[in-house]
Amino acid sequence: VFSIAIPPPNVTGSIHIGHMLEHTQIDILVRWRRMQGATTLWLPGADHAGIATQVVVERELAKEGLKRKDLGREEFERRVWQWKQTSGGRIREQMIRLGDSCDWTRERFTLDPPLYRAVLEAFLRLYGEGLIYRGRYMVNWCPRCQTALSDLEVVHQERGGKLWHIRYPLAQGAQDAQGARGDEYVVVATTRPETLLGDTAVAVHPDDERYRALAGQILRLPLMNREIPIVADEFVDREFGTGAVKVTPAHDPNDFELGRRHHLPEIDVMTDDGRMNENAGAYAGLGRFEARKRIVEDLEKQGLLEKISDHTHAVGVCDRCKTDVEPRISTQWFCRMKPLAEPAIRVVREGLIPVVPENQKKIYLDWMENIRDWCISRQLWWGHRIPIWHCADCGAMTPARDSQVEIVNGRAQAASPPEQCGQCGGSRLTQDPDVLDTWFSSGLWPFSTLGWPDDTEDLRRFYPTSLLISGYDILFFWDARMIMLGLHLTGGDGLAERVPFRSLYLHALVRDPHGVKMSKTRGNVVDPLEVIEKYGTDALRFTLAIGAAPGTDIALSEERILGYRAFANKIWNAARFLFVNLEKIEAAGIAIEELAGPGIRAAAPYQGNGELPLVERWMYSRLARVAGEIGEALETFRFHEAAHIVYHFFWHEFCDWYIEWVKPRMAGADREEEVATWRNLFAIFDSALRLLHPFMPFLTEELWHRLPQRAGARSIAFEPYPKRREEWLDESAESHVGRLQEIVEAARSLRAEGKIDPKKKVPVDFFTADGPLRSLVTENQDALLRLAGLSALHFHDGALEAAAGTVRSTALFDMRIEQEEPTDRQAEIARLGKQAEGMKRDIESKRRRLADEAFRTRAPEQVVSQLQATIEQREAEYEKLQARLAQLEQA
RNA sequence: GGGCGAUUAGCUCAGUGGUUAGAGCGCUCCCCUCACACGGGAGAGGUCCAAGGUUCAAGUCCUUGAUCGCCCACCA
Repeated sequence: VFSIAIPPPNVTGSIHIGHMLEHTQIDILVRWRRMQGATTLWLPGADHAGIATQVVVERELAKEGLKRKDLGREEFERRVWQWKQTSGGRIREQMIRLGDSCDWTRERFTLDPPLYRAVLEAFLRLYGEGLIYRGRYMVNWCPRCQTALSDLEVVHQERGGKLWHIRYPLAQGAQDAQGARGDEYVVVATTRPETLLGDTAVAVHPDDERYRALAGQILRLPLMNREIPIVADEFVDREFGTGAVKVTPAHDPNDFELGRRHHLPEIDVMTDDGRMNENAGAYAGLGRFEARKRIVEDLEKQGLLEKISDHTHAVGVCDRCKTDVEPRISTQWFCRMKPLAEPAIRVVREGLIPVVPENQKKIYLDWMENIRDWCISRQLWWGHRIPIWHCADCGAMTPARDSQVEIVNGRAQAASPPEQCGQCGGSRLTQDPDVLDTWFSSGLWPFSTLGWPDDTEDLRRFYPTSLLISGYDILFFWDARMIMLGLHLTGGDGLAERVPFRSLYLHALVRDPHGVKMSKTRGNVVDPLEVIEKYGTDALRFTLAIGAAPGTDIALSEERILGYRAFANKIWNAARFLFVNLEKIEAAGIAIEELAGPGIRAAAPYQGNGELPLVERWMYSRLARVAGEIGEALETFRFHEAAHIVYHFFWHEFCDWYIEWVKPRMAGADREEEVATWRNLFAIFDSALRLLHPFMPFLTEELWHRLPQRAGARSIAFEPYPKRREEWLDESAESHVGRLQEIVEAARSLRAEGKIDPKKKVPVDFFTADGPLRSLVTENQDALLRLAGLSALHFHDGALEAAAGTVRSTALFDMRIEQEEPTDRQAEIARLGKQAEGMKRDIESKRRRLADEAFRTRAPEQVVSQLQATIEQREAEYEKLQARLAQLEQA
């Protein structure tokens, strides 16, 4: 079984290039596993994406001049559903265009009734266990979205700001106890003067000499005329600012803690939408930034502004709408994290969930170990409503009786509200208005989609899922929460049975050609559908796959995609070549089934008369080896390596060498040899298509259907993936073909150097003392002459004789083309001289290493002997080079 | 303030201590040879950021530094 749950895209969004990368990788693995015979499940679906969606719809409404509150909750939700219908369908269409081979019968949406039920079940269980609680604490508040946010939804932006130094006068009667400076006021420094209105103390460090006399004294808060104490607290950093801090417990997380330690009043001076409220005195009604301005002006007028200095600091903004977040005291729902984190740390630390790339493991563990409680309530309308009822009489909270869900007006809601207050028995109950953080339901995704909390067949078969592939940017948001919630909620016996996925692969991000992050504001986003229109899905998939080295982001350029479109084209043309020639054979009375039928392909290889020819032995050996290498690469998520291997195999081995090599045997040879050649060609071609299929599903599917298939065969996607067949491995064939390739390349190189007319076939002299090489060449002379464009190859024993012509030498042989017109002698001398020089340096350094006693005794014997052999070989080459240079210089 | 990553050919990037460090694109030269010019063939191009160190052996491991990028973070 190989199962994978899709990282659900936001339902109101569309598939972007990052999804495309993710889907390509998932799909490659799913198709590959399927072809290996696994029962595969790639479960598709979408996320309701609470804030993100609500922000999008609110923007739409704004175009009509409407706010969500104008519509009311029900009508607003109806609008969002409308939106969801259209864009959800679009995502599905896009995924089909990408070739995603998911199981559409199991498509899920986080707001589907069964998934809402899972959310209720999870909430009620955690609530019952005391892991979910409600309380009044400092939270991150987005004044635009008007909801609380979790810590993760706040992103920090470095900003150059100001530090205002403000004088807080000592109250009457406190002036006797002046500080070391003898001032009548204490100066505090702040980046947010508007919070002054809610100050309820000033804090100093208990050991700070400057303020020792002042601790416990009273100050008069400027503008508000309120008396506030000076408290001593070790939290204060004596080095920063003036060493005295204004304390605003209702608008700063540190001040909140400090305030609770010192039992200070908490005065909230703002409204939900970020304006000053009635506690702000004269400033009530002003926006917070306007208030800041006015307050600074007023302080200045009153001579209370000592100075303004520049100060760079990180400002928290809402991840979704980029509005400055306001730390604020608010009654919210929280999920206790420490008990959930503990097993989640264990499964990763102990390798029960391996993390790739490995450095992400440390990042995960660091975060988990310092985890803080999770604010899970949102003051939104789009999401899963919290299944808790509040009693109007006594204020107590009563949960839903169970997690059942019913559908009312087409929407899911809790079916079992409490009948009466659990505390006082009252019946005036209202459901909590808040909804849950989107990531709460996402955290249940791997099992909620399979039917949890019911003990379904799907759940038993597919859970734990095999793998999670996600971007590293949502490691904390999503991956970590799935691990915590999966371990806590699902029912397996051990941790290994409860993990939501058995391994975690974090893919890179796609960037523009210059490595810059894509964003709408930069205008450098790439629309996958546009690229697909232009270059084809397969080309884009291949580009993404071959660029996807674990841990490195991908710079996506059109040129690159163009290159892989060329590859797709190459495959197409290779196929065309086979099929066009096949027609000729068919005309001669051989049926295609005889050459390319499924049974025929399966029984490969084929020998013609006698033994399997060398090049076929080589090709099958390469095929087996490459299949093995691709498998190993995919096992370890090295998509780039797998793609590179298959690319090289198809283009440079199958097309450039194999097809070219056997061309003459495809027609005109004797019948038996011809048939064998064709059968081998098709068998290899078919295997190559199967190797390529996970990467390029469309092209391979199309071509595969042009081969004869057994009755009922539906798709290449269900054919077996080629394996490393040990019986095909043939090292001697590989090294022999390697030798012949060297000779062909040497000859071609000679021709190019000698500027020989490409159409003209020329004879060469071939010098070698190596008997086996000579017979290898003799046995393969026809192919060799043809591939190298030679008319004849004349053997000579031993070393090259001094003679004119263009020469190419290796340790094993020398090759010479006779030339009437001598080549540019000076250029040749320069070229060879340079080559000789490099070679000399290399030989010297190797000799030195070999002479080193430490090396000879400590390095493995194999390395030593290998080095010795290399030196000998290189020396032989070097001598030849020198001899050749001498010849040239004499001439 | 903590942490992570990167720095290798003109560009974008691979490289799992051990031959002469690779790929794609780009570049140069030749070729429209009957599958493919989105092609074929032949080439040029690299002090692997710097300095130390470990090792018989370092692009690869360690330390320090430089530059760039990212993540996390309640110092006003």
